[in-house]
Amino acid sequence: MSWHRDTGPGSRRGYHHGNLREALIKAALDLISQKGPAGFTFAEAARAAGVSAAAPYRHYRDRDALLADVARRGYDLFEESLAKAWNGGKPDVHTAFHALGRAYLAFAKREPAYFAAMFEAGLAFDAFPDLRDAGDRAFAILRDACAALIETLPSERRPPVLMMALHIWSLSHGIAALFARGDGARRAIPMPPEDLLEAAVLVYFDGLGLRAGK
Amino acid sequence: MSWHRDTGPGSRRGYHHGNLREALIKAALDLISQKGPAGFTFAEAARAAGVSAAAPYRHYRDRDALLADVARRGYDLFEESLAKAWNGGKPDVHTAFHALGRAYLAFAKREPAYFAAMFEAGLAFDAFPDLRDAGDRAFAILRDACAALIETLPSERRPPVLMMALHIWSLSHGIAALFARGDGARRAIPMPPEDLLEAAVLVYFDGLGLRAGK
DNA sequence: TGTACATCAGTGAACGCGCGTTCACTGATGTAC
DNA sequence: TGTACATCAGTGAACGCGCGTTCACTGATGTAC
Repeated sequence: MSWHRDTGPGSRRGYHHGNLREALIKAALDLISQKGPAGFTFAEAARAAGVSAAAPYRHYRDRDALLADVARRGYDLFEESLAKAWNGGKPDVHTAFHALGRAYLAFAKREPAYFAAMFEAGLAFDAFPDLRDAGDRAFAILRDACAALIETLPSERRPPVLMMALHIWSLSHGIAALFARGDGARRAIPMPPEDLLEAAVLVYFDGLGLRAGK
Repeated sequence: MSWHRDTGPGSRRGYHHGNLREALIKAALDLISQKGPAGFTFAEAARAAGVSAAAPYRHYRDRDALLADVARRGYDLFEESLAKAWNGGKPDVHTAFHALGRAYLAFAKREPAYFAAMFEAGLAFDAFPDLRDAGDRAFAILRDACAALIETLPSERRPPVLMMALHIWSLSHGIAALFARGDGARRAIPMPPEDLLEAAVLVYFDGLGLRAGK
């Protein structure tokens, strides 16, 4: 039990919030979940955080800056999820690769608010360089995984790593955005999106001559 | 030259607009282009159409109804583009199929506002059944094209049509949404998205044993 | 250990603004006879 | 062909509301000595 800076529910907080940045992020995610990236306002986020409407200006220049920070953190979490699923290619590269694909879909399903902020909020990368960098780091996991798979091929039949990584990213992203997302824009299909992705990857691998060598 | 109901620029229009529905759609598209689906308001669309703020209520229940109508028309145009590219499988199914893929990307590039309204406006399909139907009609073009390709395979090696169509849709959509879109959210890659898609489709076809039989 | 001071991170009142929506109205159009 | 009338598709004024933003302020915290 803590005496100072009690942050539990129902606790008295003093004049200073103590963790307003995090509270704003959380509020933004809740609002995006409920109403999409369009339907969240600076003022409402402040209210949800239990703070005056002027307080967020101590932390963010404006609404878009907060939205971009949400997206950046989303990319960081995304990278973490992907890295954990890939797990350095263990126990073997094919198993790990399919886990990576499932992790992509699981993120879209589990975190539709982050997903929308990252991919559908219309944030221009040019205005938020951090965002592009964070996105690139997440993509790097996927690219490294492709590189590891490609290394199992004889050198004369190796496709370009970047091409393969972009193919897998596009495929995963398409399935995630259309069929796996955890919000009202999901389209219903008569099979689990995870199975759809796995089947597509297997066909694609066959096309590359990349069989799980069992 | 027409004397009545002159709709050309600079023409005098009377008390009645004559074509407000279309004008509102056009205004909405312009605003979505500039600021994304989030940044368009009923009032601003009315202003752009040169009409009082109350006028749109004669045609649409609210902002979302207008947005949904934009999306529906987008699906109709999309269907038309895809059907034209596929062209009934002429001159041959492989050529026509790649034209179909390019048409998907071309739509995302040429009509980012429609694309955003259709796929990223967060409209729930349950609230707008017309939208789902229009989307299904567009998808049907792609499914029929896949069916035609599958028929070129010996019957014992034919994949399920729906699965293949969903794979191709996901792949095309992923590339369109990430790399081919015509707005600020496009990610830069060192190759034309059309080439990326064509390469992916060829690998996928190889995986199915579907070679362009030349 | 205490005190003075700088800095930080909030408050709350105020403002202008544009949006969504309603309302009684009115000009334009179409149609019955 | 003309007239009366119903309907349609606009107007414009009005309203309440919440947002974004600024401002002088103040309570809390950290630190130098």
